[in-house]
Amino acid sequence: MLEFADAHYSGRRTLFVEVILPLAIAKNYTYRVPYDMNDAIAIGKRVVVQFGKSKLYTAIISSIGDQAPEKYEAKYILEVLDSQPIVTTAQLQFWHWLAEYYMCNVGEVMNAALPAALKLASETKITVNKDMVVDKTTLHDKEFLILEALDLQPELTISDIAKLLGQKTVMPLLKLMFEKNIIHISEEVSDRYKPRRRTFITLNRIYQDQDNMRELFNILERAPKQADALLAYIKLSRHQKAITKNELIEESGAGAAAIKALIDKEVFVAEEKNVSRLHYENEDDGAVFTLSEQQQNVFIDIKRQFEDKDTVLLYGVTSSGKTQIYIRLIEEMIASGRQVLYLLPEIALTTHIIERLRNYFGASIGVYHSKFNDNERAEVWQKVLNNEYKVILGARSSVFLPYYDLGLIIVDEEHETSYKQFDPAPRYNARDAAIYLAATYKGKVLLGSATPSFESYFNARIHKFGLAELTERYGGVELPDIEVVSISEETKKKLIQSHFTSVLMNDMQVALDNKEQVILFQNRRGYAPVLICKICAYTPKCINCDVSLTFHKSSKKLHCHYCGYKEDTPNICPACGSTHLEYKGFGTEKVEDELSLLLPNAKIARMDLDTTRSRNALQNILNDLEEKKIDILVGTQMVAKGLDFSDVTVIGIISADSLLKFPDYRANERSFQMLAQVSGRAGRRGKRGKVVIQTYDPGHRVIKQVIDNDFLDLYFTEMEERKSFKYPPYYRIINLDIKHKDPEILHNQAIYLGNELRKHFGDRVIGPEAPLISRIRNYYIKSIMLKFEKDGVSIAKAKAIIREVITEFQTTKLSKGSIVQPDVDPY
DNA sequence: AGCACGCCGACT
DNA sequence: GTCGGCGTGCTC
Repeated sequence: MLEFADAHYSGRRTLFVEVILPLAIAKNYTYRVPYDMNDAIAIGKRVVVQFGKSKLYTAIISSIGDQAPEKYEAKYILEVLDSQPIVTTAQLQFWHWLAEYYMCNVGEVMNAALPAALKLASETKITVNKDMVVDKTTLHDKEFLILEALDLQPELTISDIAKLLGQKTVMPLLKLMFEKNIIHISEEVSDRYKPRRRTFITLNRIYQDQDNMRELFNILERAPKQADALLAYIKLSRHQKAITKNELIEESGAGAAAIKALIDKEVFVAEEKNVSRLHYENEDDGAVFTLSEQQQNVFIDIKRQFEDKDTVLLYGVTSSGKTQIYIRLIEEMIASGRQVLYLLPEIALTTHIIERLRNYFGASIGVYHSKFNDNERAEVWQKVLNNEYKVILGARSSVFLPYYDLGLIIVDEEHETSYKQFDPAPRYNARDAAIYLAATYKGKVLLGSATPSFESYFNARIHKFGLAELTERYGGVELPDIEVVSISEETKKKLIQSHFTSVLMNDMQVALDNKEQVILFQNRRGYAPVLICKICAYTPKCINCDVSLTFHKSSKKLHCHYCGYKEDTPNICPACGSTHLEYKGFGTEKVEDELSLLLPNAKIARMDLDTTRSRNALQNILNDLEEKKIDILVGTQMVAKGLDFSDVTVIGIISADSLLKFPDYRANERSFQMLAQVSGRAGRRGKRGKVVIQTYDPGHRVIKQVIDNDFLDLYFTEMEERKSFKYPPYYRIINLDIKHKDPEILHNQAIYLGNELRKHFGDRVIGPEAPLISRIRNYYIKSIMLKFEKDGVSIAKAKAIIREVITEFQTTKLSKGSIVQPDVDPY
C-alpha cells in the first residue's frame, strides 16, 4: 500500500486504484482517482466506475498505487460511496484465497459475498431535453413513439423503450436521438439498501386523563370506526410499548381512513421511524442447564485440544447434547471478547434453534441465511461491521460477513452436503472455507456431527484435527428400534398395500392410535418420475435437458427438475397414439396421495422443495407439526434434518434402494448418513422410537451398519475402497465440466482438453465422460476428472497448470462457444 | 456479465 | 435495401 509520506502534496498526487468488479472476469482493472477524491479512497471502500461503454458498477478498491498503467488510459472513478470501508482487508484476503483455491474469479466471490443491496444497480434513464424544441414532423415513427411515451412518463429505461418498440436493440436509435439533442441519457446509480420505515401511533397525552377520554368516546359515538380504532389502540397498548399504524389497522379492522381522521383530530400522534428488519424481543431469561458428566468431560477435552489443534471434530451420537457444549464454548468465547460464528445447514436454521440460542445470548446474536431478503442481509452486514453482534448464527454464506475478531467457528452437521455450493461459482465448501477463515483470525474450529464426513474423520485419525467423542445420548434417550422389511417378500405374500408394507402400516396405525406422529421419507419429489407408453415405450423428456419429466399431480403437468420446464400431460402417446400411458416410480406427492386413501382420517402433510418454496412455508409446516395439526409428514431429505419433535415415534423409509443404488462413490457414506440421521428423529425422552426401512435388498451391508449404528465399520470398509479406487480422502479431486450446445463439437473439445491435461498429469486424468445427466438447459456436458495424490504433489501447482491449459484452450479456435467450469473438491 | 460490432438471411 | 438474428471480442 502507498504511504502518504508527503501528506501536504497528497491532494495533488495522481493516484490509481485496482478494483474488484462483480463480474466473472479474470483481469484486474485500474482506475484513476480524481484529485478531490484522494482523501476519500481506501482499500475496502466501494466506488462507482464505468465499465465498458455504458455500464456502471459498484467495485471494491483492492489496492492503491501511484503508477499510471502503461498500455491504456485509465478511466476516472466516478464516486466513492463509503466513508468507512465496508469490506475488511481480512475479507479481501479471504476472497482471494477462495478464488485461488476454488479456481474462479475474485469478482465471482465478491458476487457471492456481498449482499445485493450493497451492490448498486445502474439504470440508464432516458429523459426529454426540454431546452430543445423539436419539430415532430421531422421525426421517424419510432422517435415519435418514444417522445409520446416521455410525455406521459418523465423518464424511461432502456428496457421500457425496448418493450415499447417491440425490439431488442434500441441503443443505436437512442444514440442518434441523443446526438440530435432530443433526449438526455443519464446513468443513475441508486443505493438499493433502504432502511425500513414504519409509522408509529401514540395517543395524545391529554387523553391519559380519564375525563378527557370519556369525553372523547362520547364525541366518537357517531364515528364507530374511529371508536373501534381507539379501542384497539387501548387493547394493544396493554401488551406492547410501540404500536405501528399497520398493527392498529389490522387489530381494529377500522381502515386507514379512520386512523387518519383520528390523527387529524389530534387524538393520535403519528411518527415515522426507521425500524430494524431483524426484530426480536430481548427475552434474556438466562435459561440454565447443567452438562452431564460426559458432556462436561468432552467440553474440557475440546478446550484442551484447542491448545495444540486448530480444528477439533466432535463426534457425538444423535441426541448426545452437542448443542449444550456449543453453548458453553460460545459463552466462554464471548466472555473473552471475541466473536463466534455458528454455521448450520440452511434447513436447520429454524426458529427452534434460533430461539433457543437467543435465550442464552439475547440481542448479541445475529442470524444470516438465504431466506433473508437483500435489505435484511445488508442490515446484518452493517451490524457485523459495527461489531454489534457477538455471535452469528448462519448458513453457508455467513462465512462472508465482515468479522472483526473471530475466535471460534462451530460447524454443526459438518458432513452436510449443503455446505457446498454447486452453482454458480464460487463452488466453495463453507466447512473447509471456515477452517481457512478461522486460521486468518487465529481462531479455532469445532466440527460437529453424529455421522462425520470421511474427510473430517480421516483428518482426526491422522491427528490433523483433534477428536472428541460423545457416546451417550443425553438424558438416557434410547436408540430407536430399526426394522428392515423386504419389499419383495411382502409383495410375494401380497401384504403390501401401494408402497406401504404391512409392518409400516401397522406401526403407523399404532402411532396414530396413541396420538403420536409419523415421518415418512421418500427421496424424490413430484408424483411419478417417469411416464411411459406401454405400447412403444415412449417417455416424455425435457426439451432442454437429458432427463425424463416428472409428473406433478398438483399442477397436472410434467415438470423438469433441472431447468423448470413444464408441459401438459399427454392423454395419448405422442409417438404411437396409444392411450396406454403408465406412471412409473413414485415421489412424495404420490406417497401422500395414496396414504390419504389408506388412512383417510390421518392428517397428512408434505414437505419437499415444492411445498417449502416461499419464505415462511417451511416454518409453517414445522409449526403445524409441533402443534400436532399434522399426524403424518411425508418428505424428501428435508425431513432428515433439524426436525426435533418429541411426539414423532415412527419413521418410515419408503424405499432405501434409491439411496443405496445412487451411482456415486459416496453413495454408501451418504446413505448411512441419511438413514442414521432420519432414524435419529425417532423417539425422544422416555419413549423408544421405531424406524421401518423398506427395501428390495434387506441384506445390504450399509443397512446392517445402520442397524448396528456402526459408523466405524462403515468407515473402514469404505475407506479400503476409497484407497484402491483413488478417491477422497486419500486423493483430491478436481472436476472440469465442459459445456456446449452442440454435442459433436463438445466431444472434440473435451477430447482435446483431456489430452492436453494428460500431457501434464498422465493417468491422473480420467475421461472425458458424459455425466449422469448429459444435457441441462440445452447445454451438453462432458466431465473430466483429475485425481491427485496427497503426497508429493503440490495442488496449488496443479491448479496453476490446469488454469494454464484452460486459458490456452480458450485462445484456440476449437474452444468457440464452450464453457469450462472447474469444481475443486466436488463433494 | 453486458454490450457493441459485424456478418448473414428474411422481409417491406 | 433494411431489420433483426446471433456469434465474437472487449471492457481499465
